[in-house]
Amino acid sequence: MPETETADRYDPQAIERKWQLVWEAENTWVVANPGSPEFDASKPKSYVLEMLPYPSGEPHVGHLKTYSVGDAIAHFRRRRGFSVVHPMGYDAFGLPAENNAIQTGVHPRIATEESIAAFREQFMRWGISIDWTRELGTHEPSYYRWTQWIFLKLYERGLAHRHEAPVHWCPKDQTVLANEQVIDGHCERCGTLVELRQLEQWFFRITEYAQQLLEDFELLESWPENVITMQKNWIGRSEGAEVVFRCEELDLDFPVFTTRPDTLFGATFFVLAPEHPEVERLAAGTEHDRAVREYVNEAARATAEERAGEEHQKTGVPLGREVTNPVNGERIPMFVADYVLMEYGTGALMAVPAHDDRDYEFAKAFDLPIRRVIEGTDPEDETGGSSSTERVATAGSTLASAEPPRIGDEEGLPYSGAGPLINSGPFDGKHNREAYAEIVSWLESEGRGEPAVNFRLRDWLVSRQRYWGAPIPIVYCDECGMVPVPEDQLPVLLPDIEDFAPKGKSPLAAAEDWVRTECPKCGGEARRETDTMDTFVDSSWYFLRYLDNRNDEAPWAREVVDYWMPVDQYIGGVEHAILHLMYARFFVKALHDMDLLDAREPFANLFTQGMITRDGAKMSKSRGNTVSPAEFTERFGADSLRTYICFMGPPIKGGDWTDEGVEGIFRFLARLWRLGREVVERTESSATLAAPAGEARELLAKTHWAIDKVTRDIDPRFQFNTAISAVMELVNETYRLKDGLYENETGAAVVRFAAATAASLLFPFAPHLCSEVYEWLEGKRVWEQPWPEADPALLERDTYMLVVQVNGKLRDRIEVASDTAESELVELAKGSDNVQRHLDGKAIVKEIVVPGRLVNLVVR
RNA sequence: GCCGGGGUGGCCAAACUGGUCUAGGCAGCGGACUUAAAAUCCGUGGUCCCUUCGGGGGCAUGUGGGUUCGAAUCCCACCCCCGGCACCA
Repeated sequence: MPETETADRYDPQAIERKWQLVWEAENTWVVANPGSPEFDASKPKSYVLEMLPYPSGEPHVGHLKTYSVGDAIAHFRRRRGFSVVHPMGYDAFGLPAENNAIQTGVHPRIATEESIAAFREQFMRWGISIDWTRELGTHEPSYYRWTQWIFLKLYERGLAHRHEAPVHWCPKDQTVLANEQVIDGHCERCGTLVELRQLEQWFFRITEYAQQLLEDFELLESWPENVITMQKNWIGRSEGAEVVFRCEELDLDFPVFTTRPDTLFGATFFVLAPEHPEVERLAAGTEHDRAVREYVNEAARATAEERAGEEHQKTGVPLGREVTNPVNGERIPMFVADYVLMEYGTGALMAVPAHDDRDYEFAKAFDLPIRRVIEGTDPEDETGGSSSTERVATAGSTLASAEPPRIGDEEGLPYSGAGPLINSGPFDGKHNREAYAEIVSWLESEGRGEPAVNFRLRDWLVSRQRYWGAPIPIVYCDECGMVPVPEDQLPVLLPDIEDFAPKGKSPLAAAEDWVRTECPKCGGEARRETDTMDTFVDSSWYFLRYLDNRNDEAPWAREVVDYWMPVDQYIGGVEHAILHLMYARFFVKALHDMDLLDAREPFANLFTQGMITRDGAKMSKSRGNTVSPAEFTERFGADSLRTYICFMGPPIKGGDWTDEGVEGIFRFLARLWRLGREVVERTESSATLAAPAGEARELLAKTHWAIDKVTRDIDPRFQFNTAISAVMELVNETYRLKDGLYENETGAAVVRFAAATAASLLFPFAPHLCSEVYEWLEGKRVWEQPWPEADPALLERDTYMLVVQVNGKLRDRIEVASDTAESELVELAKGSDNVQRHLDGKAIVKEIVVPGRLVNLVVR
């Protein structure tokens, strides 16, 4: 046997190497798919998955946390009788590798594959229980072939389409970005201020699924509430009506979306976004023509930031035209103003200054009429037209404040509450909630409007003018137009090029030989699409490919995917709450609707971990406060590192890294190691656990307490920190009692059982050391043993500490038998000297007895 | 501004359904072992006051109120920190 048998101190490097070799040689974590001869149908399945890493340099502490948490769950589930699939791969396409290539001239594939090797090496070194036969990289042709295949399926279904639209352009990265990748007007990756450009691009119609993406939260088992809320807000569903205002002079109809059709009679002006396509035509030939042009140009130049600036100063110019309000035939003036967004609704709105803050501000600034159409003073009275998202937002804030807020003036305007209508013709006197429906059906019957739902969600822009991504499998032919690449010609391989620098178009455009191709339809000359796909496309289906990664007939076998999906536990950072998680949900829904899989949601349970900081700040190279997991693994071993990460605090929260903390865990693991050594020497493995009493029973009870505590803390709660604390308590208790127990056979057996159980319970966090210690004590492989079960009889205590309070203050503690009757508890409480002192001369007015806990005597 | 999550010893934190506030760890302090140190093992850890040294009492979970026999936990108001969204009609 290896040298670890004779080592005189805990040597993590030797132990970890030993067990990693065992797992590798025996393919311990490999699981077979249904249909294969090794498939084990006797166990229930569990798909445990951590978000796949983007390989850049070496793994950092965030990765260590994700995989430590995920691996603990995977180990725990295996030992609870599940057949666990736990794969790993790399999200290998992407900008950092490409930017590096621009600087160094080294092909991104080289740097990426070096990094993948470093990641793999570290994951092995951490001893994560991965089924490596399922490994994949999204940059491999055998993977992106199927990314392209899915693109074509979406295209066939009309879910991928190309059209011109104003899109976000990052001038630094020289590519377009999806809405989700723009944070406060800045590029998510590099932080550069983005620009708007009018371009023809590929989009996925995620908006088709907006409603389902909202409704299907119901299908999930357990997702963090905040992630669901973030997605709901992002999707931003609003209910209301579309109402058509008509410009008679130019014979133009202007539909608007409103959530408040009940306030239609209060519309006193009409506003278009500066980008609205009709603006130029409207102003042409009027005295305002020039001013409008200037304003529009100014707005185009201004950044999103400037437009939404804190001052909220309302600006705009009149158009010199009027539209007719369909409900009362009134002609109201038109304006252009940048507080109206082209991206939302129709890019035009009816302004109701009396009942909308923004319209009110604008009206004040331009001295426009303000007409109140709803009476009332209670701002909290819910209006009939509030959207579902607004309801989410205001729930819980139903305090009845005495004074309505007076943002505007003495009349309490703008007023956003409910009440009876006034100045509303035939609807006067009706409550606005009632009028809402009537006005909408009236509009409908007149053909001037209809009920409508609006979403904030935009279609997903997937084209990127970059090299290092999956080519979009489309060909342009002068004769046939846009032609999808036939399935049997996939993958469209990424050609090798020399110059990766973006020039406003994809670097692929320079690969002339590659671009020039044959039209699959007519055989004539054609050109390839030179844009590549957003890397979020790659990561939207990788969890399906893991399940059948070697299939070269299809992206996956239906039987296999339907067996394993959905992912039972998904683990990753909360920073993916919107982007990745929503895109993956969309993909699974679209694939489901194409009858390619059963699942409707990819991830049944989601766990989002908090971020680890150091010195209270986010780790970054520029700050110089990064932690190198590789370095700490060298110093303390993977077990210490992984256990420390899980012990810092609840994994859902962040935590501040300290080197001393890792050392503390290392000391604890060494303590368990020494306990194991000592117990092996001092006890016989054959000893039986026969009816222990006294301290032996005490230790046995503590052991069962720890089993119970660790079990409950791991699974439903993800409270790994308290689970580990419980094992520490067990180890401490064993140290305290062991010397008195070695003497007799039963005592020795209990000590041995306690030590083995500590190793067994800590195994999900420190798998190598625990395999070692458990093998010494039990001669078995701990991962093959079922998770221990607590004996309920041993969880019951014979006696407990009765707390005695007088007027709710602690006055004594008395050890009593667990089955003591209530009346006797009171007598015992009254018998306490210290209690007597506090009762002194006073009358007991009440006796509160909580059996198993306390007695409280209320005196006066 | 809105939404979500937080605020407990010197620090990370525990406290499940309202029932002993501070489990476990880090740092500190004391002791044992040692020529000494490291390592290890044991002990001690909110604060103030009284003590015949056995102990006893007051105050303590961001602040101020409330409900309750009893509140870190429930309710109300406020302060601070973190994350997200933000002219969405």
